[in-house]
Amino acid sequence: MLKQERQEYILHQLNLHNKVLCADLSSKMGVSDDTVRRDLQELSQEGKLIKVHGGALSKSFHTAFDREMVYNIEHKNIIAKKTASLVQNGMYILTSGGTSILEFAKSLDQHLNATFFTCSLNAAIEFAHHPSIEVVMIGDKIAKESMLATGASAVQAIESIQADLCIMGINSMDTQFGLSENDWEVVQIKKAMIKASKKTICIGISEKLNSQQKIKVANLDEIDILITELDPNNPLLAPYKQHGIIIY
Amino acid sequence: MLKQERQEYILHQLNLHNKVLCADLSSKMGVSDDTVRRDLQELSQEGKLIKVHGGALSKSFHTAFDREMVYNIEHKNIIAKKTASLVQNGMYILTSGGTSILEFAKSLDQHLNATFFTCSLNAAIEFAHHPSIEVVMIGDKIAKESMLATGASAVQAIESIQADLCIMGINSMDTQFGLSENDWEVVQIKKAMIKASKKTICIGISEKLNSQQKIKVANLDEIDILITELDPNNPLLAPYKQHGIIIY
DNA sequence: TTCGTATTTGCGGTTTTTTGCATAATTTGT
DNA sequence: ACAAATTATGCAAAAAACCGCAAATACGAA
Repeated sequence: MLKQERQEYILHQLNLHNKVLCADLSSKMGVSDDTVRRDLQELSQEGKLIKVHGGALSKSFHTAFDREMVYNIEHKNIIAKKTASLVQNGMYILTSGGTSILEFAKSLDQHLNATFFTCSLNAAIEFAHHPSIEVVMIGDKIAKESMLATGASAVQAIESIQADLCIMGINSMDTQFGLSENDWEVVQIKKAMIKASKKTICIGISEKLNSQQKIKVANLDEIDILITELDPNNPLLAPYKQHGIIIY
Repeated sequence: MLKQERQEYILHQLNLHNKVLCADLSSKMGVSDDTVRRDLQELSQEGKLIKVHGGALSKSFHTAFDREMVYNIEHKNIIAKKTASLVQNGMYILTSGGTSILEFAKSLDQHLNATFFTCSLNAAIEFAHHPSIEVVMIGDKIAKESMLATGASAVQAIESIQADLCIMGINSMDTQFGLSENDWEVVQIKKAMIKASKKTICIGISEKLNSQQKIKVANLDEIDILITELDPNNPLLAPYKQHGIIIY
């Protein structure tokens, strides 16, 4: 077994199990413990894993989240405020989940009098913290990665609503494919939400723009408003403006 | 299990329960008490937890030191463990909300394979943290005080379920009036849940016993099992035993 | 090809780390 | 203050890491 082969195998195992043991690896790959150790050492120096006594741990689990999170929070705050300015008393609003939506929920006026429908557990909790907001949770089987209720029953429930606004977190968006996602169940929910609303607002940090994922949620012409942390005149947003989307 | 793995597990448990016991950890992780102690010592030196006789406390929790809180949490932990022992793989379980239920959710075995239905946003989130548990959120209008979905649609959804178990947090219970609550909407939900389950388990700290509130949820004969922090032979529980309720 | 060089790998011996156990000391609840 | 539980300490065995070296292998140039 070649060195590169071994190292790829190690990283693969690490992705699968978040942990590898020296002894396991050496017997599986038919090389000595020393060789495995040397491989781990190299990979560790390249920052691809965390070497510990007896094996190695996946890096993603321990570090990944915090730093990037904090960085983006400022952007999400800008987005939240812009979005909140579009909401008016008495509105019926459908929302998806995601961190942008959560920030939006937090920054809503305490005296706002609106009704929010959502499939997201976390979003429902945030909305419910506001004294005068009415919250309707749309229930169904919970998708663990997104903490979203998904399934036929949820789609049906959404179909029975006629909302003024749909506020949707962006995962990926570009001018060709439109709005896209990777999770089939979530896509069904989002499609239903857009259909059930008079206007659709997409919100998300600009990083999400000009990228696409596997499954289409909506064409650009189904989207009315796009909100990012950028200034509306930023050239990055121009192509979307040309598709008739209003930028805030 | 690797050292770092253990330590991450300990911190994780600490986030969940705000408290860990040496003995618990050593048996869960399959190592000796000494090893756990050494881990705790290291983590304590790194300032990641507060080591105390018998285990360790979460650092955040120690700052907000509320005597009564701590007592109740311990009681709820006892209740949670007793309750968890009644849950078996493959079961369909309806649960209400409340802090007792949340503690119960946290203390479930990571490998448990069951389906939980709940109207409580917080409970749904806790259940969803377990990798092999399936969670179905029953949606409807959210009652803010309890973070519970209530309403006709939720009741209907519950009526379409035939569950093995209903695990219900107690608000008030006495031998005359049975199980009672103050919120009409919540009562409707609880009644529906009891009706939709083969067995009903009531859980709560003993303070809730021998008190009553305005609206009846169920008579004692509709309740199969009662779980409190007390020993099953405690005289306080005798009258309930006489009504044919099994005490754990 | 063939040679020389550089890299990689395995092995023996040594050192370090980790872990569990026995025993003594300490803490806790009653 | 006493019994039970928890912790500290020293120690020993096992596992893992380290070190140096030599054999094996790869690679490029003559």
